[in-house]
Amino acid sequence: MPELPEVEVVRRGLERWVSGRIVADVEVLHPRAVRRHIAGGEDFGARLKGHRIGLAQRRGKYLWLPLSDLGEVGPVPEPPGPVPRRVVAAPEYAQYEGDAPPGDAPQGLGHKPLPRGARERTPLPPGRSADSPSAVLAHLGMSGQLLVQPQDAPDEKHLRIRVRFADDLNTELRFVDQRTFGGLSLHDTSPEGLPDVIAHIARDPLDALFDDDAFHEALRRRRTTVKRALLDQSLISGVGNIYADEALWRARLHYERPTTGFTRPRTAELLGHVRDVMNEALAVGGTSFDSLYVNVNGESGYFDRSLDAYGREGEPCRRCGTLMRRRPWMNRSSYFCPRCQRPPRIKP
DNA sequence: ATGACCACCTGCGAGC
DNA sequence: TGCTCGCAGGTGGTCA
Repeated sequence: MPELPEVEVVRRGLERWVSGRIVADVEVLHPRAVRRHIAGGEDFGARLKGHRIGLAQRRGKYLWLPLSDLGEVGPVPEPPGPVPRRVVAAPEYAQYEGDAPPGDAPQGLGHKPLPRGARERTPLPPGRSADSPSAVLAHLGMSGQLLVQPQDAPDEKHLRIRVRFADDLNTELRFVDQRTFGGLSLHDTSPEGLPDVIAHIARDPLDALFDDDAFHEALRRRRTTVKRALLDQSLISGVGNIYADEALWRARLHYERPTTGFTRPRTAELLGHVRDVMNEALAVGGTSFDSLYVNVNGESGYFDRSLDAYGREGEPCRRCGTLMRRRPWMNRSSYFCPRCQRPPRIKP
């Protein structure tokens, strides 16, 4: 489940169906799914057990669930259980608050990495309080899913981790991942609540504290091309191959356009398109070409019908009718309109 | 600092 | 039918 809109759809599902619940038991069925948890699967499970899950958070394509001890529980927006579907607001990124903490927080791009301290803590006695706040970090990689399933639902073929809860809702959290590029791990969190290992990930463009000016300056400083910059998670996070191509098509920019000469208005326009396309995708549940990309209830999004560039090789450009092209690029593909998105004169 | 390349995985569809 | 090939939404490491 790759890019920001799809990950945000999952975050919302976790917030509704998982936040506030207490972990009873964890089953790690594939070691690769916890490879970022250095101490291993057994330790991962032991540390989760007995903790209450806080509000699901996201930065870019990373998700995390803060852990609190019993008794000190953060605000939980809605109790788990059958609740009416919330209607997703029309694209309005001004209202979106991202994972911004309530107070002020350092502006600009990614935080500096924190000094690595007591990462390898001894297991906590059950019910005792933690010495520093921690969170379960999740990345879905290319094919990961976080599903809230009835306990009696048959195991998925690629079920990697199961989390059972200490309540009688009869649902459990499952991490399913065909290609195992994703995974879960447990990490200390910074004072802002950010897991230490993702300190290098920049804020995403839907984050209220994303700094447009800092992004513009960083873009100009880099001697790189615009699509590389959009995919560089330390500059701007959450953008992947689909939404990069979509935003570039909307901005009529060729993917190999150097960023050095970008003017402030050009950066602003590009950022506007990135935000628009992500908000539009979010409003319809994200992009799903197949059953691999689903929300926590296994439902697909509809934005694939609205794609203007990605996957449209040989089809007419929706602006000028010229046939869209695909070019191999960085071991993947770039889709563009050869007429609307003219390549730069000199290849960098 | 930057970017080219590869590694990590499984599955699917196309072509032979 | 089965084989090979290319391709897939991501990240992170090495090497020049």
